[in-house]
Amino acid sequence: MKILSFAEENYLKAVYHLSNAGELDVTTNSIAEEMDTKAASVSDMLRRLSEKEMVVYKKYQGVKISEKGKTAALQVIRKHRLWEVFLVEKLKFNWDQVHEIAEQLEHIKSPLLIQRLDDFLGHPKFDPHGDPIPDENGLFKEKPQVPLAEVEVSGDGIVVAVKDTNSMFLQHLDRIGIYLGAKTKVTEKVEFDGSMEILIDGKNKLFISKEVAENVLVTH
Amino acid sequence: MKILSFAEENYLKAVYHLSNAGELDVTTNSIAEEMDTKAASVSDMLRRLSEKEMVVYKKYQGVKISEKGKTAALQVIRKHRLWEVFLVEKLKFNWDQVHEIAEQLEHIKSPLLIQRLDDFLGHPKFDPHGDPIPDENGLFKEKPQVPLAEVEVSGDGIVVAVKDTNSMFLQHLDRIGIYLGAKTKVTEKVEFDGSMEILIDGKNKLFISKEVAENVLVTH
DNA sequence: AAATAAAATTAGATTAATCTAAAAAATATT
DNA sequence: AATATTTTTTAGATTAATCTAATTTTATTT
Ligand SMILES: [Mn+2]
Ligand SMILES: [Mn+2]
Ligand SMILES: [Mn+2]
Ligand SMILES: [Mn+2]
Repeated sequence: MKILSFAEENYLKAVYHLSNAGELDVTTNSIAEEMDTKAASVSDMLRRLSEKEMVVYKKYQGVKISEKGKTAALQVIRKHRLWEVFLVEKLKFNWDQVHEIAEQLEHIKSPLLIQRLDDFLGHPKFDPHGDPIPDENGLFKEKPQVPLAEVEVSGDGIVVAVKDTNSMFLQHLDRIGIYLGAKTKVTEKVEFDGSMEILIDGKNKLFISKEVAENVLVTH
Repeated sequence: MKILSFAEENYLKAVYHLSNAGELDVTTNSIAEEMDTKAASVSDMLRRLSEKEMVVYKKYQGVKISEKGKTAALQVIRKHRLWEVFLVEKLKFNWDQVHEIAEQLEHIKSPLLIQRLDDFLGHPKFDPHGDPIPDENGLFKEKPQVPLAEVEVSGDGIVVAVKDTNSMFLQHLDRIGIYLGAKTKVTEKVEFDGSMEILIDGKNKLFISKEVAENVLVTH
């Protein structure tokens, strides 16, 4: 199993995420959009990844990630999320500042480094956005979660993750007082625009938009 | 000031080191040897670095690093050494294991990350091999140091750095019990082969070869 | 079932970084 | 001073990763 380039790792990660953990086939255009490149570049890369048996690729039919590719993608994701934990827990970054830096750190090649980092962090199971951290074998357990938007009136839960990890969205959550671990209770739902009223930790009343409700995930 | 590629950063670092902190001119061949590439590749890169005004380059005359280039090189060196401290102090790596990983980490681009890492480590002034860590402005203070080989009989000192940071050499020092901070006293010098007898911490008698004596640096 | 539109691939360029082999310049040796 | 040797640069290829424009394949709509 040869070493992958940064670009190859990034494409594999994109294919993995777009395929819902390797289940579905992924289209060229969706990869191009996700990675902010052109479809022509994607076709080219898919051919190369296919030669390395990281994906199963039939021209005009899209790709599916292979077992080998999934393993590789999960190791990159593991590194990304462990570094995000490091940045927040040890270097005092805010959860909206860590993704870009982790995009760089995830490509550092040293299995021993990641093992030691994992030890140092106390083997965290989730990153600062609530996403699960795969272990050395690529195994992980997702918390059962549902968007706030789907919770009934008077239903309660705990914020366990965010769907969108865009910096602006996370800063907005900070501003209105939503954070991982917060207790939520839906007190009112507005049919018309999908907005809702919720109670945070039993005391703070909040009105949130449909967009927020759809991107905040709570226990279920 | 645009962003430099990994390759450009590595060449700049090599030029800086070979020039004795930017003093001397550096030859194409010496760079090729240091970087384990061919002279043709070096010529090519020097032309590009010259266009970016990182070095002053006259064909067939060698290069000198520019002020701009020195600043860039020192920031990479700062990152390299801070990461080495992190690896040893926080992740429990041995001093012979950190250089290769730091070669990767030194290219991560995020001024804030380095600032926070520096805070987290308590603003160390020296790396695990005794080399000084430049500050944000590229300033640093070298400890006055001299190779053990140049110390007179009965002269004492403290190990402050190693000249060679090769893994094999460092492991050898571990094995014979020489470490940064060790107290040394030269008890005998053998003219013929440059070897010597020393006393570590006033109690361990050691015979060391010329090679070792030349690469262990003590206070002076 | 044709025609049209959309999606994906190929053709051909470009840039960075590398190499080998050939040419040119500088240095050293007779 | 002429010749030989060493050092450095240039010429020409190669590989990875990207792009635009043209072409081909698939999907959708009349
Ligand atoms: Mn992230
Ligand atoms: Mn994350
Ligand atoms: Mn080092
Ligand atoms: Mn060092």
